Amino acid sequence: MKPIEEFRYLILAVQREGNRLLGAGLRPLGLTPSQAEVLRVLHDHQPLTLSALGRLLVCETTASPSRLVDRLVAQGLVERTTDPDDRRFVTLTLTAEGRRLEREIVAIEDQLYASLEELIAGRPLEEALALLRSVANAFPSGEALARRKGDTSLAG
Amino acid sequence: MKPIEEFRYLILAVQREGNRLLGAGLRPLGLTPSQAEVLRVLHDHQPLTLSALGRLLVCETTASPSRLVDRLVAQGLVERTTDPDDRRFVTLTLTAEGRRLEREIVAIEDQLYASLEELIAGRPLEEALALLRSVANAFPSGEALARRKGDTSLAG
DNA sequence: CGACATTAGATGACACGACATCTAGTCTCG
DNA sequence: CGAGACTAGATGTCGTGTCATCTAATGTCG
Repeated sequence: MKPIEEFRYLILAVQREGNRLLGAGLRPLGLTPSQAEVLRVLHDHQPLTLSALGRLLVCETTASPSRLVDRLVAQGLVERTTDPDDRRFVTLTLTAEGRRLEREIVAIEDQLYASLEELIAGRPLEEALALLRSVANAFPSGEALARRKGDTSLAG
Repeated sequence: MKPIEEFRYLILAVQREGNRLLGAGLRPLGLTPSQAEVLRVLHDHQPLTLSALGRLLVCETTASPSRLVDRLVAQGLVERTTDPDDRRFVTLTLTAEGRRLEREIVAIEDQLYASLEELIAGRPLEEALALLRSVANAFPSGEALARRKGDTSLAG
């Protein structure tokens, strides 16, 4: 097996298993990993339109995340209002309950990160990050991540 | 953003975009990346039962890949026969058409790998592989990959 | 032999993720 | 103003991926 082939399957395996772990952690909240990402991004960047949200998400690279947001609205975590100035646009903000769950998500993610760091066990992370960045930045979802890293002006 | 958090999202971004690229390459064959993985594994390890196949797949970690195989059977690429000695077991083998498509898949994957290597642009891969392995090997799908790497006895 | 556990696989339900298409609001320009 | 282009978002479809449950075949043990 070629190294680059092993690379592809390792990426797949790590993504899958990490997602399963996170999904298990989030289940008590009634949230999926994708929904949690939306709440995190909204917390740091709200208010956002649907397409602006899409540009900041790593999941859901192509279309606008209408249906992902649908379920959060149905659960009362996100408020969706039509922009009165241009009624094509939708404005998304967290509800009080959404803000509350966002804080719980942070705690659950931190547990996942602790588990991951234990598995990595002191191996240097920076080289791997540089390599992954060089691949990811060639694509929209990688750019989304770079955008989120760079802009913390509305965070906290 | 913590390094380990960036790590998680980079993994997600790379996996997604890689999958999209591969999906686009496979579309002319009428196959998805998961279906292609099944054909590759069957080519190297057939005959396999459904659960033995599942243990070698990186995609589909939990249950047995019944429905994934269903579509390949429907497309005439895989033959599914009931084991006469123990009728709970199903034996999977490639059809002639399945073997033909498997060779095309290899060519398409090689194109993907060439693109990836171009993006990586000479960065050392081995450290990243070691780090990813240390995470993946803690999980079933990582073990599946290790199993496939180690056992090439039936390959070629 | 017969009740019961065990096992392989199938199936139902639900949420994505990707692609394509559709709808509706706005803009452009005659 | 009005036809057509453009844009944001919604929606239909399909194939996963995960969890839970179900069915059917086999093994176990009285």
